[in-house]
Amino acid sequence: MVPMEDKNFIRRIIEEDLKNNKHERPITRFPPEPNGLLHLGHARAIIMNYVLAKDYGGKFYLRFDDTNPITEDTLFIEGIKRDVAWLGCEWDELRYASNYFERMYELAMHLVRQGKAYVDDLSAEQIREYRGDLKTPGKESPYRERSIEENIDLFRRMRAGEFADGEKVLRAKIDMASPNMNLRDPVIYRIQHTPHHNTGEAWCIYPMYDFAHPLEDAIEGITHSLCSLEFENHRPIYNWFVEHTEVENQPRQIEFGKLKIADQVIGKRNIRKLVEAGIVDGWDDPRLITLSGLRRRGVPPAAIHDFIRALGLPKSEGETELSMLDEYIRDHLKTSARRIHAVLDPIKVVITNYPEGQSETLSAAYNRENEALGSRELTFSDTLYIEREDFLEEKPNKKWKRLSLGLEVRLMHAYFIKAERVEYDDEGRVETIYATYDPRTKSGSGFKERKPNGTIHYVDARTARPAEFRLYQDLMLDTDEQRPITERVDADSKQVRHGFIESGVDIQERERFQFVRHGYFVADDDSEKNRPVFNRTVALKSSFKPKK
RNA sequence: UGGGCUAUAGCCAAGUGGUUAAGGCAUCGGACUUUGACUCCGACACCGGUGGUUCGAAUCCACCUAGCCCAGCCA
Repeated sequence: MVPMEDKNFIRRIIEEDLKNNKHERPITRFPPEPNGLLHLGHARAIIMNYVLAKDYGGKFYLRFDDTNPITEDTLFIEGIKRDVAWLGCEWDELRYASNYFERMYELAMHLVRQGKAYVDDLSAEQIREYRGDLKTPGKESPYRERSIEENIDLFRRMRAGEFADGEKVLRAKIDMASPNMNLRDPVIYRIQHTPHHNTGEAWCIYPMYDFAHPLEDAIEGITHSLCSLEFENHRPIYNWFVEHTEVENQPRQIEFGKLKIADQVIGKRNIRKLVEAGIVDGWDDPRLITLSGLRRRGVPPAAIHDFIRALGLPKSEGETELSMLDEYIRDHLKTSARRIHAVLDPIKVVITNYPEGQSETLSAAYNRENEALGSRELTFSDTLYIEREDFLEEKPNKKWKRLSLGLEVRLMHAYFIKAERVEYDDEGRVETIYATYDPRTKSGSGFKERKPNGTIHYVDARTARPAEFRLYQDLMLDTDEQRPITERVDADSKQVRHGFIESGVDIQERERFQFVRHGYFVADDDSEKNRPVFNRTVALKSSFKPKK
């Protein structure tokens, strides 16, 4: 699975612009509002902005669009920075829209002086009524024709804090009859006596998105301002402000389709409900596709890059299945992760013909596909653990490639063993399997006289390390948006197993492993010295279809 | 007839008048296998519909259908 070069229409636009010397190099930006956490959907905007700039020798900025003090929080700023950095999209500059408040005010005043903006005394409700609706044109505000002098004076006094919240707004004078609702004299400044995380008490008026965004882009010299499709209707205003404020740079807004992932909980409100209901373990729960959740799940950022690039940058909006990401994750971990033995649900095996109390070590490569990862010593003794699901007293069908009574399997990297009899516990469950091993079948010996009924993995019970395994399944049960989120979710989507991993493997912080025959796992921060905890990142693919 | 946009397989997506209509995911076969993994081989599209232009249309035109976005002093 080789990720192809992404072809997309924006790439073509940039190449065209460079060819025509419209720009020396592209400058792009990712402009989040610090009012929430980032999820996989944002990864498209982050990575594409980054890649498109970097591929053409340009620059990429991270800019916080912090123009609304009542919804924003510095906590999110740190979270967003961490997530963008985790994706490896190193920003050339970190910017804040709020650093341009003074300049924006001047530009608004410029509009006022040109007679292109006016102070409106209408209430919010009145403005809504005057705006008309989708099919009827709006009416002009009675304050629309105030003199320029009066507007200048009023706007100054708005800034000076002479008015209460909502008492007045500054509006662009465009066209109340426009079929594009956004052009019906959009509000560009509102009064908000709220301290700002960055500017503190310096301002009581704050610019609106439609006004602020194009100017932020222009001030920073952004060449290609990428945003999602819902802003297509805003492009005319974007251009209107760029033109009429007469800013030096003329950024170009280009819209692309948002990345949506099928069957995932993504809304802030919904996630909060699940967190509060205790169904998930926080915003970084591995079942969530928040970037922090993906990180905790062990997803390599490079896999997200490949996934995003493979999807390209379309103008259509669909829902991508997460299985596609899973495949990129496996692809990255396939050769990079050490592959070791873990038994998640152990059952004891006693080797009756192995010298009691004795043990031996067997050398095993960490990853046959990547010798650079080296090898380790596995121990073998008369008492082992194998996976409970790898044993069935009677072979159920001829496809069964695991252990059964009277059958012989290979223990990976060790010997063939043959199950002879079992002992049950009080509940009738198999407690111990008694087996014999054949010393001639030692791994690497080239023994060919018999074919085992499959290969399974094991750990040596005498040396195995206890470990906790957290297995995650799809959180979402159904996508009926009418029903409350807490009912649409699988409360059992997280399963915790207590088992063992082989001894002697040094586990680095957040290291990713392949647990042979199970899948890819990452060491969780909850790990303790004597009890590592692993999250399953993604299971191995399997063509095994149990039939009943 | 408010305006803007989108439509290629179960999912994503190339394709910009001449191709057997890329590729990935998923699925289904098969080979190989000390991971039922990996790898390898094979299968899998009447391009939303209908007409038209053209020697030739997924690509151009017309009409139609379906879906998305817009009536925050949110972004």
